[in-house]
Amino acid sequence: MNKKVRVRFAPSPTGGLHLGGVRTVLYNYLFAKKNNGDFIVRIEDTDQSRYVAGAEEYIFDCLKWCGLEPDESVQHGGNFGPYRQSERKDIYKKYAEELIKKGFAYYAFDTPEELERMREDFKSENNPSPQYDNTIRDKMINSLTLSENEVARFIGEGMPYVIRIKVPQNETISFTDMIRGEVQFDSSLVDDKVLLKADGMPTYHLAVVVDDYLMEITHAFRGEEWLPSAPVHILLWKYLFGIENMPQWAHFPLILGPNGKLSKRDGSKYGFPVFAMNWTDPKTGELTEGFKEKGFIPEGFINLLALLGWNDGTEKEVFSLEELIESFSMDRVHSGGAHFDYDKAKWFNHEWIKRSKVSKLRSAIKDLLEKNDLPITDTSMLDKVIALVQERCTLLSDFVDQASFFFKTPEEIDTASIVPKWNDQKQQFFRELIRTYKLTTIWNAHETENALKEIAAVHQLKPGELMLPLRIMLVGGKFGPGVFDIAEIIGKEETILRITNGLKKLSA
RNA sequence: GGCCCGUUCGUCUAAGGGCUAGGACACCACCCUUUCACGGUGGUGAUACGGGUUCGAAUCCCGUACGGGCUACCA
Repeated sequence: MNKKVRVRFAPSPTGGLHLGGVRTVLYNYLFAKKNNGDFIVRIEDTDQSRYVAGAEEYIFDCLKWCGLEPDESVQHGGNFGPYRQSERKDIYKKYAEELIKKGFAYYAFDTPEELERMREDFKSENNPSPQYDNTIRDKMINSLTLSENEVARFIGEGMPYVIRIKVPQNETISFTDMIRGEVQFDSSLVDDKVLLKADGMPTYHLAVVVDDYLMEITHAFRGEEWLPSAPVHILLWKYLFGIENMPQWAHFPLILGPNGKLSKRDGSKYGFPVFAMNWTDPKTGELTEGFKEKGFIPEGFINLLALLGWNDGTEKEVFSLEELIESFSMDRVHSGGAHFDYDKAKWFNHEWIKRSKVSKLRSAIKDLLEKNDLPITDTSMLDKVIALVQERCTLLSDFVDQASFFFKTPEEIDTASIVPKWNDQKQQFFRELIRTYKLTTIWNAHETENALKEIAAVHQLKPGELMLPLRIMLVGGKFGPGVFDIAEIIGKEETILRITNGLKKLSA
């Protein structure tokens, strides 16, 4: 009874990894770790027509960036492989045929054109999308309507066929969802889903049940969009492996965009990412920006996803991955869909940038600055800069504006903000400030500030009138941390140079 | 159309029958700050509607409305 907890994330490698996908990974991961279980990633690539080069590797890159490493997968190995369904093709056919022998499935020879015609013929106002179900199947070409000889002959002649589940009539199919409680379906309304396609590959419905069984999955979590096909899967469990062996299910609510279902389009439309990392469609070359490249850090990204549909019942909102593992429980996952709020997402990221150790941020920021033509040679200076400005950076990209001027003398400065109150007296003051700074031997924020105040007093100027000009000379604009902290970090020579430059620009 | 899921401030949510419906984001005001942020204080703002059950309902039940998902040889 005390089986080891095993959960799986089963993505189809067809493109970018969506917000909702990462949250599904996260909840799987948290549940597994909370219960000392294993987290498995299984690649569901049974639709060969949807193969996209690089998509599988991309998914693993995203998981790695998020810090959600699987225990078993194509890349991580394990004793339940292969972990790619296309490599398990032979396994599924056996089970499909077992179902036929038991009378729970049948061969169907209808061509795509015939199916299309069926949908046209039976279409009505009351039933705009007819299904291949118990009311239709005896009007179609399948092993229920054909004689045994005909079936054997068709197969012998190599006629393409699929295997469909034969869904019973008038049964109530129900299960207990860990989030929603009891959910019921009327079997008469469930259609005869294809289990094995004409190319010999299973559909999701067969593969998920077979693999969850063979991989000893104990808890199966997926998005709410799968709820309507649950009765098919329950039937399959009953027919193949016994309902008592079925994993416990939970269907996560959907993540919605500002107007309904969140789509890739919403990203470009509303200016926020939808994918975890940059994704370039290999066919069209179209790039879709990811949270990573937008400037999110993994801690922030994970935190915002975790709280989109779950909370621990207290007012705590900022959680590390370790804290999430500790606090997570499936019954506190919401049943209603959640709208994604980019402002709140940024707030989470800001919280994590603020509280991150400099050493954690260093490498990403160094890369970023260097991409912006700012070679960093002095890492200890970079560390000081990061510590000084991190609280005013919401996204990693904010470090470009907040940190650049430490490493590069401003070329343009906001003289317009100085000029209106500029006069000869102030000019004289700054000349003397330069002379004094040149003679200063101990260079730190305290000393430079004192020097300024003393000289200001001599010139009968208020320090307040001088701070803004000095800031603009050093920084270029009206932003950044304390001016004297900046002076201390950029050093004596550079400070004097920038004041000198500033005076030149003001007298020009 | 049918089936399924859902519905508390604009958004994410707390409150598992008892009451000033709490917090966070965003927004506004003030304080702090010799810039910008951080931080602090306060404010605007919600139980979709209608019936029940109950001494008492955001909470339980029914209906309506609204939103979402599914309805492929895609996952």
